[in-house]
Amino acid sequence: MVYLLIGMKSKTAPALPGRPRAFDPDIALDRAMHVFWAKGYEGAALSDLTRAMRINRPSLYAAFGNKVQLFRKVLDRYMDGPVGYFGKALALPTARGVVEDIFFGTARMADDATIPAGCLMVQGALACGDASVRKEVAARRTAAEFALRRRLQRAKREGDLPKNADPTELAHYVMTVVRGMAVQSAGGAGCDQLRRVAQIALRAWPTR
Amino acid sequence: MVYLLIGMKSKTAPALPGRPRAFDPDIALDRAMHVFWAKGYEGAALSDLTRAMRINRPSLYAAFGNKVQLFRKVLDRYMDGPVGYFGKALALPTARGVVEDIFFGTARMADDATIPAGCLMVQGALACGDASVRKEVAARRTAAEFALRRRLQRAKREGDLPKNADPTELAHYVMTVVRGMAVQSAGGAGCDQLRRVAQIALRAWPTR
DNA sequence: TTCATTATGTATCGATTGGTATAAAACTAA
DNA sequence: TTAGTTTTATACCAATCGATACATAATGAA
Repeated sequence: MVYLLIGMKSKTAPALPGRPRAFDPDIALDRAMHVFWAKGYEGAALSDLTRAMRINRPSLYAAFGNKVQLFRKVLDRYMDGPVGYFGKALALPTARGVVEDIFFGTARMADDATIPAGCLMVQGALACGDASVRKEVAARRTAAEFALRRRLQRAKREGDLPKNADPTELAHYVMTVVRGMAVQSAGGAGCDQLRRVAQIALRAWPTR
Repeated sequence: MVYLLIGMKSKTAPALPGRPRAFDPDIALDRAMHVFWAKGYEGAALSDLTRAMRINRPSLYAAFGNKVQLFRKVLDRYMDGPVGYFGKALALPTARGVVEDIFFGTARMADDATIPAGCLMVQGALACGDASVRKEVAARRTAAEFALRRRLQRAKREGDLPKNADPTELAHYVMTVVRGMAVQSAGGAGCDQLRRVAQIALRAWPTR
C-alpha cells in the first residue's frame, strides 16, 4: 500500500520510526528565507542560518541537504509565498490590470515590516562568486518574465492589447521596472514612492 | 618650495626615495573594479583581487588600505569611468535629451565586452553581510538620483518640463528603470533588448 | 525490555577568509 | 660604499567558512 502514500499529503506525519524532529521545516525555511533575503546567498553564513532557524548544523544538513539546496528550497517557498501576488495577478482579466497588480503588489512589499526590503530573486545572488547559484536565480527571474510574456501574448490574441503592441518587449519593460523597484526598495524607498513610480511607468502602457 | 608641488600633477613621479612600485595603481584599480563588478563585494576574495591586479597582498594593503577602502576607491573610479556618461548626460540642454542619454548609455554598456554585465553600484553590494558597505553603495545610488533630480528641477524652472511635472518623482522613475536595466543586463539582456525597453520607458515622459 | 532508526548537541574537520610579520630587493642621498 | 627608505615576496596569523564524526536522546516495533 506504499504507493498510496506517494503524492499524498497527510496533515500529521504517519509516525515514522526514530526520534521525531523538534522543528517545523516550513517555519525553519521561512526563517532561512529572511536571512538569505536580507544578506544574500554569500552574505548568509551557516551560523547566521542556524541561529535564525533555531536548529543546529547537522539538523539543517539532514533536513535540507546543504547550503545550495537550502537556498533552492527557499527560492521555491519565496515564489509561493511573498511573491504569490505575481501569479495571482496573471489571472486578472485585462493586461492593464495584470500589470497594475504586479506594480502595486511590488510596491506594497516595501512597507511590509515583516519581510526584508527588496526582492530575494534580485539581491539573493545578482553578483555571486558561485556561478551556479547566480545562474539559478537568473533562470528564475527569466521564468517569471516568460510567464508574463505568455499572459501578454494571450491578451494580444484577445484584442486586449493593440495590434502593434509587442508582448515580449512589454514584458521586458514591466519586469525591468519591477526589478528597478526592488533595487530602490533595498535602498530604502517606501511603498508611497514606489507607487508613484508605478503610476508614471503605467503612462507608457499602450492604449487600445 | 614644497607648496608648489601641492595640487600639481607631474607626469613622472619626482623619484621618491625607496624602492619604486612595480605596478600602476590606476591599472590595478581597474582590474580590481572588474572583480568587484563581476563577483560583488563579498564574492570578491582577496586572492581573486590580488590575482587579477597582479600584485601581492602586502602591496595591495600598502597602496589601498584594506578591502573596504579598496572597494571605495573602485567605486570612485567606476563613477568617473564606466558611468561617466551619466554626468555628461546631465549637461545636455533638454530634460528629455538627458533622460534619453542616460537610458541609451545604460543600454550601451550591456554590449561592451570589455566590462562585466550589470552595474557595480547595484550588484556590488545590494544585499551584503557588511552593513556599512551596503549603506555606502546605497548612498552613492542616492547621490546619482539626487543629481538627476536637481537637473530636472532646473529643467522645470526653464520651462523644459510641464508645470504639473514633478522632478523628484520623474527622477525616481528614471533611476528605477536604469537600475532595472542593470538587473536585466546582469541576467543576460543585451543592448538591443535594453534599448527597446528604454523606448517604451520614454513613452511615459511628459510632453510639453 | 531490547533493537532498530532517526534527530540532536558538541566538537571538530580541512579550506579559505581578511590581514600581517619579516626579510630580501631596489631605489636615493650622502 | 653606506645609510635610509620603500616595495616586494614568502610565510604565516587568528577567525570564519561550509560541512561532518560521533555519541547521546527519543521514538516505534518486537
